[in-house]
Amino acid sequence: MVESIVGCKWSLHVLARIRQGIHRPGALRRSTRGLTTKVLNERLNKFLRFGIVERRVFAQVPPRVEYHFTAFGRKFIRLLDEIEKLQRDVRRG
Amino acid sequence: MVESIVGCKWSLHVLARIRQGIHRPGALRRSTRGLTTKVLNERLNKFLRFGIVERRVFAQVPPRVEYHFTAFGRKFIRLLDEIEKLQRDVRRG
DNA sequence: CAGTATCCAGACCGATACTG
DNA sequence: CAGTATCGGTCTGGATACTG
Repeated sequence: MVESIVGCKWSLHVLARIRQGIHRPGALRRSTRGLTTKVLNERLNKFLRFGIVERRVFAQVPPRVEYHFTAFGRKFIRLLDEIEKLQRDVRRG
Repeated sequence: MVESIVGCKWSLHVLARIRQGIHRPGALRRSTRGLTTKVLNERLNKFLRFGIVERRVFAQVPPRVEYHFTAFGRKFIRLLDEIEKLQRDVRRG
């Protein structure tokens, strides 16, 4: 599962954006240079399937959808943070 | 870095084998069905570059090389463990 | 605006042969 | 035994067009 999530170069970017409070697909796409709708949707679907994010649909026109972290998702990215921190410590010596 | 390590389907297998006490390239290759020397060496080099494992060379004929976790490597795989555990908990409900 | 379908270049990875 | 080089098929993901 980790492999499946992190195995795409865009996953971490998208997770970072969601964490920054960007929840809508359109905004996510615009905020990440080079990210296409296809890849974004692939990632979002994967995150959904693994229970990392949940999908909120608003009955509006035009349609409005938001993706938010689940409790699991928050714990998950926190662990990724720890790996990052660990690595920074190592590089410092 | 996480992406680069986990982004290959073999990485986690190789890390698991090393943890099981299999340290020599030949043994690693034989212990993991479908793993070729090329891919194994790519992974080992990446682990080396990121400081996850260290390379120990013995002055012998035939040549003997062993790969062992560094302190960082051990912490790293421990965090991967936690992600795995987290995921198991989620699946249970 | 959200999401899907298609097409295609390029990366990856497995098989194999080879060097030290 | 450890490690590198090469070649070729597969699969990913980027561009684009399209539907609801």
